[in-house]
Amino acid sequence: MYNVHMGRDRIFAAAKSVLEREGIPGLTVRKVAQRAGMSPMAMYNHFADKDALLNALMEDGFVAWEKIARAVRARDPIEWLERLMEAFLDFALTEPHRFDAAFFLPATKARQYPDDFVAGHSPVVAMMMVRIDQAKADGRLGNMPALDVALALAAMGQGFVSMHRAGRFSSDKQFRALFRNALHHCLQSFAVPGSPE
Amino acid sequence: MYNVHMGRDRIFAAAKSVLEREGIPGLTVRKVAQRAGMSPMAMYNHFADKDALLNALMEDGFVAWEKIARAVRARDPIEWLERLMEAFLDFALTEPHRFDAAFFLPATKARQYPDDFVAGHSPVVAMMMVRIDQAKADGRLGNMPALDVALALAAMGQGFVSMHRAGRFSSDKQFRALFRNALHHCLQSFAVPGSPE
DNA sequence: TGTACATCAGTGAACGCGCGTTCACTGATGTAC
DNA sequence: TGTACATCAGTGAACGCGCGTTCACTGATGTAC
Repeated sequence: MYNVHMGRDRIFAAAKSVLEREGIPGLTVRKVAQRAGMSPMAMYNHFADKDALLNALMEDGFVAWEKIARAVRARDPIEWLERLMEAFLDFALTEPHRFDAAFFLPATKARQYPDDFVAGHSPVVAMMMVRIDQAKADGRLGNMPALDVALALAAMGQGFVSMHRAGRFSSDKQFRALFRNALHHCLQSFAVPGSPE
Repeated sequence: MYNVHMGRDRIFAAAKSVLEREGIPGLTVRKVAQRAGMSPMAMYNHFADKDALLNALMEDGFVAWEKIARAVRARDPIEWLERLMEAFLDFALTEPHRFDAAFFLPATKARQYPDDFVAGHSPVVAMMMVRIDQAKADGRLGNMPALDVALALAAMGQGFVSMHRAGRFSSDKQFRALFRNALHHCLQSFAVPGSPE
């Protein structure tokens, strides 16, 4: 047994596990404690209250997403963006509750449009903007501000995921195809009308 | 006083009122009863349980949305689609909780892609497809299936709304502008590359 | 027309549950002198 | 080196709350004969 988790780490690991199994509504102090093999009160030695624990989970989700985004590789900027959205979809489907913690939780410190993004407080959006600016410099995207393009892509991705969550797609395969196709076309549509193909 | 509400109507009206004020998490059997001026048990004479009440609220939200969509007027199909999305945004901002009931509630009988939509079970999506097909016939939209275009637009709209809900926009005015712009460009992007402008 | 009965919207009290959190405590570990 | 004390992760019991729902009931209304 490599149970090196002590105290806070052990509780946080238990929280992630409960979150992954039961989602945000199922995440209770008592369940986390039980999974950590401790009394419910143990949490309070490491987190101010349940909300602090939720915030930590949200942060963890963000970090995971950022790491995924950093691992996306593609020389071509447009292709990079498409692969990023693909990774976004993978994240949503393979770690749904972690994804929810990052993207749907009532965010105490949510980045706000436009200031926080312009200031680069959202690393992934910043990465997107680099590629979008690059594509614009190459004459492959129109005159819409890079931030607006990035958010539009993110919105479409998030929208598809929330439709999927609401049970609108019976087949994941069809869903993936639709998602990819829509985002591909959407990226095309930000191109300058009449721009070089 | 024109308090013609009796029984079921009175309870349902109370439920809509509680929903509008406090959202889905705040909607409890006791609060609905209190607002209706009845005992908590009165509800059970008209709804099997709380879930039945929630389903009725969801249905009510759908009907409201359908009515809004039917009222959208524009001869040009592309313009009709843009106005519809504008109406969608208005609905989300002015009746946020009713909107949530319609679009974010765990839907027992959610329409599923693609069969239910193809069969016309979603009236609004059907209306969208008519315009999309019309635009395609006019050579103004590319070869993407009409249903896929409709869902992509819906996804982007829903995505923007859920970002707004998460507190990502400090100014409603900026949000509206971004929303409108993104959807406009997105519609453009479904056009055939090289199609007549 | 009167009477017996079914129906049905409503009530009040209570149940059982899970929740986040408080309180007062224990016992091990580290540290100052 | 020994002793006193602070620190701190942990415990167990309990509190107070709001929840959906059950139960047994009441009283008005309609209906059959």
